[in-house]
Amino acid sequence: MALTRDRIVDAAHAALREYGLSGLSMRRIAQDLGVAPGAIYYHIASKQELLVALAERILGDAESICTSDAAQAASDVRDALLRARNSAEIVSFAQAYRPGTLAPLRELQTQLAALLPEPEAKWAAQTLIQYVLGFVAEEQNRDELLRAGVVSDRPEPIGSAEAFHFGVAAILAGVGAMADQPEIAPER
Amino acid sequence: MALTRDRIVDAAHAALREYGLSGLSMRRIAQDLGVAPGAIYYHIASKQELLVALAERILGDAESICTSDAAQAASDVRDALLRARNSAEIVSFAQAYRPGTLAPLRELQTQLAALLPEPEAKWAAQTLIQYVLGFVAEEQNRDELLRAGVVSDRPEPIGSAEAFHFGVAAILAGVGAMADQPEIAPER
DNA sequence: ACCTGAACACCGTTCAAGT
DNA sequence: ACCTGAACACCGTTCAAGT
Repeated sequence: MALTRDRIVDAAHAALREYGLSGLSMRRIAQDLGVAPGAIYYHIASKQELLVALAERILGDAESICTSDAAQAASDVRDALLRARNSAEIVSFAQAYRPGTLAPLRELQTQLAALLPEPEAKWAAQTLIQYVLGFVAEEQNRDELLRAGVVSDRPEPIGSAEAFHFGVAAILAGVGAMADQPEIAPER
Repeated sequence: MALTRDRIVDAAHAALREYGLSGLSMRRIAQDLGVAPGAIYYHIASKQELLVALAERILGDAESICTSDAAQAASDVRDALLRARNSAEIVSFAQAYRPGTLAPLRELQTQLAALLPEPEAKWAAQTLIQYVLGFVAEEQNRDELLRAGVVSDRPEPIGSAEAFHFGVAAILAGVGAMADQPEIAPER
C-alpha cells in the first residue's frame, strides 16, 4: 500500500483518538504505518503541517454545521471537537498557523456578518470562536488529566453542556445588544 | 547558592521570556542554573508542577487587578499575560490541572457573583475567563509563528486591543441581559 | 519517485552513588 | 539533605544511499 498524505492524516487521526496529543508523535505514526520515521517527511513538510491537516479532518465532521442558527452552529462545532482528544488545542494551533482556512469557523463568521456591520462582525465571530475553543480545550485538558489519573474529578465538574450553552447565549445576546446600542461599546 | 523551588521558578520565568514555551525544558533550566537536570526533581515533582508555579508567577503581576470593574479586570489579566510568551497556554493548563488556585481568575468570578445568582455567576465567569485565555493564546501563538518566521503577518492582524475589548464588552452585556431577562437563556 | 538506515541534537524522568 | 552521573525510553528532522 502506497504511503500518501491522506493515509498519514488518517493514521494521525486514529493515533490521536488512541493516545491523545501527548502520544501523537511522528515516530509512532510511522510505526503504525509500518514505515521508517523519515518516510513521512517525503509527503508532509513538518509536524505542524500535519496538525493543520488533522484540524481540517476533525472539523470535517462539522461540515453539516447549522447555517441558520449561530447558537446551534457553535454547538455543532463543539460536538465535532468532542469526537477526538485534544482537538480544541489542535484547531487552535491550526487557526493561528493558517488563519481563515478552517471552513466551519468561517461559517460562524458569515452568520454573524448578517447581524452586525464590520469590523464588529469579525470581532463577534472571533469572540464566539475563541470562547468555544477555550471552553472545549479546558474540558479536554481535564479529560486528559483524569485519564492520566493525575487529578480526580472532585473540585468543580466544570465542563457541562449547560455552562457551554449559557456562554454561547450570553455572547450572542451581548453581540446583539451592542448592535442595537453601540454606545455600550468600549471607547476607542 | 542553594537551589530552591523559588530559584527554579525564577529561572523558568526568565527562560520562558527568552526562549518561549517550546524552548522551556527542564534540561535548559538546569543548565541556566548550573546544575544537573536531576537536581530540579529534588525540589519540584514534575514539569507540570513547575508550569503551575509558573502560571502563578505570571499572574502575580496582576495582583493589583481592578476590583470594581469586570471589564478593567479582564484587561488587567490580559496585560499580565502579555508580559510573557505563551503565558495563556500555561495558565490554561494550570487552570485545568489545579482549578481554582489562580487568584486573579477567582477575583473575576467574585465580581460577577455580585451581578448574577448561582450557578449563572460561575458560568459567566467561566465564559469571560475562557474568552480572555482563548484570545490571548491566539495572539501569542501568532507571535511565536512570526518570531519563527514560519508565517508572515499579512492575513488579518487579528489580535488587536479593540477586538479584545469588544469581546469583553459583549460578554458582560450579554451576561447582564441574561440576568434581567433569563428567558433568553437556552432551555435546559 | 519513494523509502530506509542512520545519525544529530534534543527531550522528561529516575536513581544509585557520592558529599 | 542535597546533588551528580549516567542511564532509560523517548522526541522531530535531515539526508545520503538504496530501489
